[in-house]
Formats: sequence, structure tokens, C-alpha cells
Amino acid sequence: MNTLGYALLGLLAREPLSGYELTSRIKERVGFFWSTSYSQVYPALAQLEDEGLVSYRAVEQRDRPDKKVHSITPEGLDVLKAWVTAPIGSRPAREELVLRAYCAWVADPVEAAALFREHEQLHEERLSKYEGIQKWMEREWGDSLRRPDSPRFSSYAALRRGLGHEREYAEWCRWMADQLEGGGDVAGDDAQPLSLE
Amino acid sequence: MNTLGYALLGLLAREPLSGYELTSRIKERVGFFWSTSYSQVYPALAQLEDEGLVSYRAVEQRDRPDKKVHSITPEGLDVLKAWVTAPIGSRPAREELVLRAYCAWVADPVEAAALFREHEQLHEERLSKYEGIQKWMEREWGDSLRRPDSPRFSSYAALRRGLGHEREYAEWCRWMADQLEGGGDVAGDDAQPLSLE
DNA sequence: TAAGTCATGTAAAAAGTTACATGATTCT
DNA sequence: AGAATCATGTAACTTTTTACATGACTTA
Repeated sequence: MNTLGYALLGLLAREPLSGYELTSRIKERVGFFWSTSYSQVYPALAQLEDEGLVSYRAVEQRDRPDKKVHSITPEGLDVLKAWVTAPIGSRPAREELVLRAYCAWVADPVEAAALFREHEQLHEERLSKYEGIQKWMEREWGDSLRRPDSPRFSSYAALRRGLGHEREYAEWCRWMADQLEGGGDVAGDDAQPLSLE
Repeated sequence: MNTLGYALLGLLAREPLSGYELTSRIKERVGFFWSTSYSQVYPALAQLEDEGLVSYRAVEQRDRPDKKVHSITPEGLDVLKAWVTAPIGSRPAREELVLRAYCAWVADPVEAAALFREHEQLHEERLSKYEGIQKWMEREWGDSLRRPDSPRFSSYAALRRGLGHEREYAEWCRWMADQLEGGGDVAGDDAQPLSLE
């Protein structure tokens, strides 16, 4: 079982879904910390089925093409449960933009600044979007956000990570662009001024 | 050319290195945003050589096995320069721990809390380590940190991203563990108290 | 009627990880 | 003598991405 398999089980533990819907959900709902494609999902689902972790029933639709709606089995839920708390081998994030920053000294500072400005905006936009969702969740879901056995709590938890990530990333991009534009101090806005010449 | 290729060029732009040294550098110096293995580096180096982006000379050593020291060529430097500022297709980070948080509602809260505590500590430790390096850099490298054409500036920039990442991640883990332990409020320490029952 | 969304897959290529294989030299 | 580090690679496998292939139905 690979991580994608667990991701699919995790979504199916909330509600039965088709392969198509699963892929969309991953894009829309957990897009900031996981990604996949249709071509990966369908074989993965078939494998989960072989292992008895999911089952499906064909659902006929009049208005649109028929679909196969997959559900998690009791065995699947057991497997998922065990996985959540199992020790995790943390693989480092692959952040290409940070790699570029590490190489930025060879590049044209003006062009590089433009790149980091662009990403600053991108992450700022995502941040606003997530903040909107956060407010919505707190308003609509209220109490259940504090119950660790509620899927809403889990959604909120993941969102909070997205929030923090985008906030920090946007800030870093801004700092980077400022530096490349020859503007600011070495320290960040929040830091004490440094007494280095 | 894949991203690993650029990572290797980026390291070789700073100083000539052997495949072994390149792999160690990636582990030690850029480990928080990129990873690789010996088995990936050697073929990648051979490919870069075929493309004329790096060259090497055999260096005989008395005290340890001989090695092939690779240098970036002028063409390699051009390619690297262009890459740094090229538009970037941002692929989402794959954060398995966030995926687990998203599924945490199915798991035992006590066990889950332990997992997030463990990671809180892990990231807290990395944070202290990076803070130490930061202080060292600011003390030892001073002025050059503000010169975008200095490799020191780039090292510092990447480090700052690591700092922010670890800080945010540790904080999120702590919040998550607190929640699972039934402790805290829904809002973070920095947020206003929420008037949700 | 053309574009867009819903729906399910296969095939091939690229990237990354793990296992295997070898050998020198140093340190305990 | 055995473990650790330095040093270079190949082979197999897994994972991910991109391209290909098909088709129903809806909306502009």
C-alpha cells in the first residue's frame, strides 16, 4: 500500500465516491498537500479492491455517464486507522522555488525578483482563499471543530496547516523579492535590527 | 533536464565536487527542501556530462579512494542562470503528516496525539539547529548576506525558508496534539477567542 | 455544433527509492 | 579484526507524470 492508497481510503471513509470524484476532491480539497491524476487513481482503486479495502457498485445516471461508486470496507477502515498513527518516515519536501533561491546568486536579480513577486502574489491569493474557508468553517461547523472524532475537525486541521504554509511562504517570497530589489534589511519585519555593518 | 540536474549544477556553480560529495551536500545543506541518493546522482552526473554542462577530472588521493571531481562548464552556468528565473510549474508539496491529520478523526486520539507530539519535537529540534546556523551566518558572513550576487546570500535565503517552515510546522503539530489531547481552544494562541459554544 | 464537464481507463516515459555489488582506506 | 567513511556504480522496483483513447451528456 502506498500513500495514494491511504489518501483514497481517507476520502472514502468520509463518503462513497467515484474515481473521478476522488481525483477532483484531491485537487480541490487536499490540493495543497497532495496531488494525483485520473491515470493514477483508477489503477490504485482497482488495487484497493483486490485487497478488499474498498468495494463498489455501479450507479446508472440518466443525465450523465454512469459511474462506479466506491466505498471503504470495514477492513479498509481498520487499515486506515492503523496507518494514521503508524510511525512516519518523513521525506523532505521538494520545493523547487527554494532550490532556485539557493541558486539565485547566479541569476539576474531583476528577473529573479519578478519570479518571487509572482509567487508572493500566488500564495497571498491562496491565503485569502483559505482564510475565507476558515471563517466559513468556524461559522458553519462551530462546535464540531473541537471534536477529534469528527471529520470536520480533521478538515479544519488540514486547512490550518495550509493557512500557515501559505502565510509563511508568501512572507518568505516577499522577503526574497525585497532583497533582490535591493530594498530591505537582512532581518525580517518582525526581527530586531541587526548590528552588522 | 530534471530538477535534480539543476540542483547538481547549483552546487557545482559554488565549487567543484565529486558525486559522493554532491550527495552529501544535498543531504546536509539543502536537505530540508531536496533529497536524493547516490544511485540517482551518478547517472545524473553522467547525463550532465553528455550534455556538456559539467566536466570532470580524476583526482588521485593517497589517504582515500580516488575520485572524479566535477566542475560546471560555461554552458552549464548559462543553463542554470536561465533556469533560476524561468516560469515555474508549482507542484503541491506532498506532506504525508497533513494527510494523516486529514484522516485523524478515524484514529485513536491518544495515539494520534503522540504522533504529532513526536513531530512537534522533531521540527522544534530542527528549528533550533537552523537558528544556530542563522546566528553563525549573520556573525560570520555579515555584509555579504545583503548582496544578491553572493552565494552566501542564497544560502541564507534558503535557510530562512527552512526556519519559517520548521517554525510553522512545529506550531501546527503542537496545536494538533493539543486538540487531540482535548486541551485547547479551536483558535491558535495568537488568535482572538472564538465565541462558538 | 463546438466547447465543457463527467466518466473510465491504458501506455509510455520520467523521476525517485531500494537493493545489490565492489573496493580502498581509516579509525576503534 | 570489524566498523565506519569515502568512493563509484548497476539493477530492479515503485511512484508520478504525461500522452493517448474513448464516449455520454450538457450548455452556450
